[in-house]
Amino acid sequence: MGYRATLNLPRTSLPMKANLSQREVGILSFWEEKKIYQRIREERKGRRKYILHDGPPYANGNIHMGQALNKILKDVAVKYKTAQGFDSPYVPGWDCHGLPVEHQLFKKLGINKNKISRLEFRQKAREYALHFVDKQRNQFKRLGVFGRWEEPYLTLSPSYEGEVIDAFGRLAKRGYIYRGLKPVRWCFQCQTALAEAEIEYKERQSPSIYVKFPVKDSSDLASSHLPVYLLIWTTTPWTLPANLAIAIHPQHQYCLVQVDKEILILAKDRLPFLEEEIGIKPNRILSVHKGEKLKGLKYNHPFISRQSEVLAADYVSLDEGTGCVHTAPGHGAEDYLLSLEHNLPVYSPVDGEGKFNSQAGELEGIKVFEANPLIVEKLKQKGYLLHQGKVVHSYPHCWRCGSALIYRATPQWFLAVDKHNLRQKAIRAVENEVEWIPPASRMRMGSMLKERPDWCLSRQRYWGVGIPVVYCKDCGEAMVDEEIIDRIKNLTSKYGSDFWFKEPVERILPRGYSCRGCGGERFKKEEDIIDVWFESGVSHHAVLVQEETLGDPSDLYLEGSDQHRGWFQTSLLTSMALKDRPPYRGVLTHGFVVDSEGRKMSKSQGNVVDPQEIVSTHGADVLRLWASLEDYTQDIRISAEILKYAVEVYRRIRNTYRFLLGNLYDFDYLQDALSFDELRDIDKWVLSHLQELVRDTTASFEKFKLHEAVHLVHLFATNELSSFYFDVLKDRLYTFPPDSKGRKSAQTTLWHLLISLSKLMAPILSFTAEEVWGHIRKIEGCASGKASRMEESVFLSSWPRVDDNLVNENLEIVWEKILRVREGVLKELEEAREAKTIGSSLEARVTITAPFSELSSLKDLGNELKEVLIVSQVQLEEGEELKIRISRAEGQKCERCWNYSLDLGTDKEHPQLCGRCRKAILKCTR
RNA sequence: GGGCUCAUAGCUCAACCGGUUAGAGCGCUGUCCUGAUAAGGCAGAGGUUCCUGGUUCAAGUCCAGGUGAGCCCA
Repeated sequence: MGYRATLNLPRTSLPMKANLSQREVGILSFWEEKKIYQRIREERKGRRKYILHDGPPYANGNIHMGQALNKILKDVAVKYKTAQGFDSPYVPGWDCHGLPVEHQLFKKLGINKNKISRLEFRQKAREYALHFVDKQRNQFKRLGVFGRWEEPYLTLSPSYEGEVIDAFGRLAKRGYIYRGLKPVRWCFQCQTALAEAEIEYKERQSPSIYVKFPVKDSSDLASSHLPVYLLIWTTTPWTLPANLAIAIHPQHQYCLVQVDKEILILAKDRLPFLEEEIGIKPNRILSVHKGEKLKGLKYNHPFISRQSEVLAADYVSLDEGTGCVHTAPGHGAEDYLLSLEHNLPVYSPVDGEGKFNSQAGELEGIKVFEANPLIVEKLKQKGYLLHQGKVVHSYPHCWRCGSALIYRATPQWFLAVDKHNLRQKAIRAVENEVEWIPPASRMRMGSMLKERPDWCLSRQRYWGVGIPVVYCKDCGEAMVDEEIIDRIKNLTSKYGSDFWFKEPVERILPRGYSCRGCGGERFKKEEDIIDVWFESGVSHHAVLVQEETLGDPSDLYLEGSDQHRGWFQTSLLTSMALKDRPPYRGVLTHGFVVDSEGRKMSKSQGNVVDPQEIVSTHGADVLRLWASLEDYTQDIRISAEILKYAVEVYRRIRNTYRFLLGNLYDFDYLQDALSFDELRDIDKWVLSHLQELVRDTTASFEKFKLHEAVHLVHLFATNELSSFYFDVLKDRLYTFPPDSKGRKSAQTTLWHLLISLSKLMAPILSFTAEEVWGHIRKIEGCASGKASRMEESVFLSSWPRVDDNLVNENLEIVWEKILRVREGVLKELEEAREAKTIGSSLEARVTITAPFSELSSLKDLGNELKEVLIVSQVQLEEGEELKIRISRAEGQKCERCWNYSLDLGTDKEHPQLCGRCRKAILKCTR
């Protein structure tokens, strides 16, 4: 045992146990203290830019797994591009306005809209949002994400808000903005529109009536003299005055049935139900037609002098009703969309209190629900009521006052998607001007754009940017005025959007401003705010264009797949409308984080995984590794088992770094490195392989295929290094004299491996790579006393380049042969081990019989062959085919190097040593 | 219900235009080592490629239908 001290065993202060959750905190403060991000910016100034524009997460709550994944992927991309030499600043953003903040805040305050002033509420909402910006910022930073955290972009900052208004103004000037009607869920008690999240569904009893609409000319369908009716079903009789169409499904079968002296048109499949439910007794079915045939059929309104027609709609279902759907564009969501397709007016003769207005004629002043029985009565009188009953169904109610809601059309501001061919231009840009990863995104974007209706920009909410429009109090004319919008923009940029709600309209308008229409001088402000999707959608205008350090268009948007309809689309539309080109050159989407079964995470399922928890138990690097191990173009699973896998991969990579560092403790690259020509063949071979790894890994990073890159590195560490190269190298590293050429050759190789491997993994294992880098810097110059030339942080260094001088194809071919022989030897060794002939492979003597052609490369290795095979003795024999025999090694085991040899005991002082070790010891002690 | 997408070993991923016996790594089992040691080496077992049809000399791969899952919309 006395010879252990004469060996060069590995020494390193890089602990095997990472204890990442604590170590990472130290590295974070290193980055902070050394201002690494700022220094990268300095360093890369003037280089070609690569702009990844951050899609702003919503400033509410703690970060969840999806956001963690998203930020990690962005960070990997930015760090990779930076290492490649790009100037790639990352400015994180937050989406601060909107309903979720309102929602949470009202809940937290335990009050409703009526109990607090708009300004007071906005102040609180601001504090609330900023609180979460701060919280999330710390959580993102903890993941190791580099960026301009101290100065993010916030959609609630005055400058951003000003640009939102500016964008609205520019779009208005180009004719994209118009005022139209759209039905919204309306509470006439609270006199307000409600968002989906504010609706509570409760059971409610409603009338259920079947109404006949007289068909004007049915000669195409039946040659009867009896009157023909379209039969509809509704639970909202009060919407009948606003009926402007009847929808049918174009693919379903409809029949004309004779019932007494009348003919009814209804879906064939609904007939049995109707016979049972309302007791109609069909005499006979006259004819059956595909829904398509009914398209365009004209009918008269039962009690209003109006003619409308039948329209085809795919949403018509045969689960209830008659298959003929009463359509009132002002009072229903689907009705509204159908009306857009066919240019029907959005007719809604109901005021904010839920009363019919003057358009409704004799119903004027009557509340809609009170009008129900009156309308039913009228239908009955006129003979158009086929059946009346009652139905109890789930019906939307106001979450605050509990009263039943109605759909009611109100004036709103829209962005016209077909103006100036915007839709077509956007679709063309999607097809030709943007790189989509994965490519399926192109299709998804395209089909969405094809179908989408005009964009409703109005929101009847508190927390957001006011729509910069005023109305003449005298004639009601809406002033969408370039000059005024510009004023509002400037005031907003200065004081924030609160001013719009605070200041009286007179102080906002220029002196003497008068109505274009009637010359009136009294105005009121628009009360609605702009859709928050518009706010984030113009971030290219509010951030990329404004910030000198950034650039427009950006190189990459990288978000979850839900953003096809969200941010990708809103950004594209606004950019196309403003600048005639997309805001991004590339778009990368990732899937959603799901559980081990592929199911989405939900609180009720109890399968939610919290990123904070993973960071504190495993460390951020493990989370980053997990994100990079999976193919994120699809949904990505996470579970304890999957995390365990990430931990295993992490351990293998960390131990690789540890082995490399441990054997370089006495290696000062500045004075000890050998030139490439001086290296041993096996070392040259490994470096040649390393070039291949660098080349392949780089290609994978270029394609953002992180899982490919990680797998490559992992395989290299496992197959090339750990199980072969390192194993072979141990003898040379440990037992050779410290300064021997053989050992320095190995160390030179290890050095290159270490540098490259830490750089390759730095974008992903940022903390660990930085930790390792710190250790390497300490080693360099340790002996020569020179200062290290290495950058202070791995992130200030550059991506490894493939060194063509190190690529050696001949060597690869030769070694491929050697490795094949080795494989055979290993198999035989295992059998010998099972037969208890040997334990350790050093107890073996290998006899290899091979044809002359195969033998030569083995012979060339000389003494190294037994090192490569990690056996004590090798004998080569020429024979017809490859044959391997194992026997026990001859001689005795050297106490120092554990090899068996015959030359033990020749030195009286060191009877336990082999000749080689004797020499080594002499060198050491001299 | 509609648009887009996915399904290969227990897990994470491969398999170019359709072409031998579907490959890796991890995990698992066995084993060696005790000088990377809460490490490391070696070997082995593991697959009805979600199901059902079809096209083809040939299908994990192409087509149709189904099942399960995800995002978006309704």
